[in-house]
Amino acid sequence: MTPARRPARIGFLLTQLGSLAAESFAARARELGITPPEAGAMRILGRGADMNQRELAEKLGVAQSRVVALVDSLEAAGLITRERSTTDRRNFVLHVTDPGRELLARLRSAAEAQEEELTEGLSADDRDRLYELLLRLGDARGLDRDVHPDYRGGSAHTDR
Amino acid sequence: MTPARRPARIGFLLTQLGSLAAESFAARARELGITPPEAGAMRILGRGADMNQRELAEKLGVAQSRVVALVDSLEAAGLITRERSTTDRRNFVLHVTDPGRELLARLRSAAEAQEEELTEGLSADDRDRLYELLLRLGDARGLDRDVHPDYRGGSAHTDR
DNA sequence: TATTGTTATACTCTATAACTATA
DNA sequence: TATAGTTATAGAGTATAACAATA
Repeated sequence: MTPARRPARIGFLLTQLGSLAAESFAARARELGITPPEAGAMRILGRGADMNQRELAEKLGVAQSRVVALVDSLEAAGLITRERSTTDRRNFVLHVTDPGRELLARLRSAAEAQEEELTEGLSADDRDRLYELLLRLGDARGLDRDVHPDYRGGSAHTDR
Repeated sequence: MTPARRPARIGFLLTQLGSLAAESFAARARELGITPPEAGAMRILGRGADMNQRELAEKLGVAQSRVVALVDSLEAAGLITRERSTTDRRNFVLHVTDPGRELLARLRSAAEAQEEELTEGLSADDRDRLYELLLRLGDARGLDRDVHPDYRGGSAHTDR
């Protein structure tokens, strides 16, 4: 005899809360003048290793052609530089500028503010517990990509 | 003096895991021949209260014009009927058919299979704890919509 | 006039494939 | 020939606004 069961809703809640989290982050990024995909590109470039556009495309998990527009606007905003490699003139070397580093710092602050807002109702212990559980879920999925892909989870679930 | 702090990553993890959950649900729904938005519409209609397209649009949080195509394909698939109201001939009354109910049952099974897969690495107690924490997060956000909206969380975060 | 549903149109995001320039 | 980057094109998904039928 099976015990009374909790409804299968973790997937649903993750989808819903993930949507909210992504939206709220997008709103904060917008205030800083950039889009979420641009923020993702900045963080990868901000790690320090200069890279070309093909490598960036690979890390972001998007098409190379997509990176062109992304890099165009980051360069126009003065957040990165794009210089021809001296050793292989087919490559552009992407490099974060000082204003770019300032933006990255503001993005980190935005993430902290979001975290605070998101977990407002939870105690410090609850937050730690939640963090740990989510981390285990992520690890089990091998979720270690630099930037998660877009998704179109849409009206996947209902009921509540 | 502030204690060593956990990185602000709950928002990031929710975004990433939410994306995975939405994707895996979409894949399962696809096997059943429907899209996530269609599944959302079916669940709302499946609650039993017959409604018209405007009401469905409101519950789904999408434009009325969007519902036209949605309802077109659900009707073509034989999952719902669409009959003119006898009292106000401007309205269509949407109603789930028997095959539609069968599909809903399969969707529920799919959600359970997904839940099992998603929480594979967690003990039953951990799953209950996670469920409870996510529920509190959702309640605090007033997240009680029938179907969550699409989102474009994109490359919002990176680092891990 | 107001409302339900429909169609026409446009916009956003992104990928695929053809193209240019270097190697 | 092969590769980095670019451009042209197309497709998905959705909203806004104009429109038709009914109230």
